[in-house]
Amino acid sequence: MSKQLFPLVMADVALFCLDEEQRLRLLVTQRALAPAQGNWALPGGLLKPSQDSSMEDTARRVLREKVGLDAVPLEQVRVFSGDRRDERGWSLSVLYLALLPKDQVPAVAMHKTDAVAWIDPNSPDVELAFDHASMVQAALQALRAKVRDRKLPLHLLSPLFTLTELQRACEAVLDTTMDKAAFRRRLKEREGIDFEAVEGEEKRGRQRPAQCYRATQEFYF
Amino acid sequence: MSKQLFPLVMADVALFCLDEEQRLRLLVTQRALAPAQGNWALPGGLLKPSQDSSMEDTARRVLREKVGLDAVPLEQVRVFSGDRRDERGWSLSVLYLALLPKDQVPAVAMHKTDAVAWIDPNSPDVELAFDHASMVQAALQALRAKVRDRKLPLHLLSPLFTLTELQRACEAVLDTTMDKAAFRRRLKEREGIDFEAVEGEEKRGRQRPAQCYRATQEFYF
DNA sequence: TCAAAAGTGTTGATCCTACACCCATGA
DNA sequence: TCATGGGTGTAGGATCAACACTTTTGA
Repeated sequence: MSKQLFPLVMADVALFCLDEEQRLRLLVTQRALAPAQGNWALPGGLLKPSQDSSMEDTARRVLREKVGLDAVPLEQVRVFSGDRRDERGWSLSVLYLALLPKDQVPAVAMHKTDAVAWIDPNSPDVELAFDHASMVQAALQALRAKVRDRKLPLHLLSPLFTLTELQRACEAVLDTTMDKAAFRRRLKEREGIDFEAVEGEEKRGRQRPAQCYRATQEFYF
Repeated sequence: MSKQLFPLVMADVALFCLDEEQRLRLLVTQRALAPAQGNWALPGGLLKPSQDSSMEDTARRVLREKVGLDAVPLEQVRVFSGDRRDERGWSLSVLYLALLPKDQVPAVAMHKTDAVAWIDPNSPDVELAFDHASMVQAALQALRAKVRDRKLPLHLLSPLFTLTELQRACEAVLDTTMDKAAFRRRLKEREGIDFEAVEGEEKRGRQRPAQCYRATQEFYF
C-alpha cells in the first residue's frame, strides 16, 4: 500500500477521428516526461484545482495544451483508479471520449508541441503506457454502445455531410457494413435532419453528386 | 477558485431495493458530521489510500461502515466533480450503483449506527445535500438504461425467485407495466435461466403457487 | 456508353403487442 | 364454486434485413 495521503487525480482523453479512408482512428501522444517517458499514451494530465472548475475542464485544458484543440465535445466514460496503475502511487483517472470533426483533423497534424500519432484502436500497433489499453477498450465500448443505440456520431463529420458519409461513420465505429436502404429509411422516419443545403452538392470524383445535409444540435453526441 | 492543492476524493452509493409492495426504493442516510450535518444524503465517504486499493473498495468500505452491508455488487455510474459542489473545496465523487437483494433488506433496518431511510427515488420527500439529487437522477437513468437494454435486475431479488417477481422488478425500475406473455417468451427464448427448483414452490397467500427459478451468474448485473 | 456511387421499392422473416384463454389453489 | 393470480396460445401490426432496381454524373 501507498504511504501518500492524497491520490493523483487526472483526466485522460480518447479522441477518435476518421481518416481519409473513413476508418476509425485514435489519437495517442508520446510522453515527454517520466513516468513512462518516451512511451505512447492517451493524452492526459493532472487536475489543477486552481485552473479547472471540473474534471471536464481538466480534460479540455489537456487537449488544448497537448494537441492545440479547443471546444471539443467531451463525454465521460468512467473512472480508473487504484494504487497500482501508476508507479507514482495511488491515482485516479477520469476517462473522456471525444470525437473530432473531419475538418479539424489537419489542425492536429499542424500542432507540433508533442509527438502525436493516429492509430487503429482495434489493434493498436504501439504498446500503451499504464492501463491505457483498458481505457481504449472502455472508450470503444462506450462509443459502440451509443451508435448501436441509434445515436449518430455526427461529431466525426463536417457540419455539412452526405448520408453515405454518415453511414460510413457508423460502419467504421461498429466495424460492420450496413444496408443503405434501411439506414436511410431509419433516418428519414426519425424527422430531425434538415434537408438539402440548397447548393451544397459535393461533386465527388467521377460519380453522381450527393445531397448534403445538416443536423440540428440535438442529434449530435 | 480554491487555494487547495488537492481535491477531496470520495465515493457515493445509490443503493436501491424493492419494498414489500415491490416499489423501487433508495437508501439515504442522515449526515452525522459537518458539512450538511443533519441533512439527508447518499451514503458516501472519503477515499483512504492506505486502506482502499481502488475507488470501488472505498464504496464497499463505506457501505460496510455506514449500513453494515458486505459483498454488495457495485457498478460505476459516473464522476461528479468541481470546486462548488462541496463547501470544503474542490471535490470529486465517484457515484456507484448498487442493488440490494430482497433477503438482505432487513439487515439494513437492523444496523443502527446511522439514521437511514428508504425513499421514493422518483419523488424524494427529503431534500438531499450537495448535488446528490443529480446523482440520484444519474443512477436512475443508468439503472433504467440497463433494464431497457434487456438486462435483468436480478440483484433486487432473492436467489430463488418467481417470474412474476422478476417482471415486477423490471416494472418497478421502468415505472411501466409489461405484458406477462411477452415478458416470459423473451426470457425462455434467451436460454439461460435454469428451471424449476424442484420443491421450491412459493405458496403465496390464497392463489396458485408459482414456479421458482434460479439464474446463472452471467445474467445478473 | 460504361463504371461508380446515389438513391428507392419490394418482399419475406422476425419481433412485439394485445388479448383471450386455461390452470391450480385457498377460501 | 368462485376469486385470484399463475401460465400459455394466437393473430395483427410494426420493424428489419436482403436484394433488385432506377438515376445521375465523369470519363
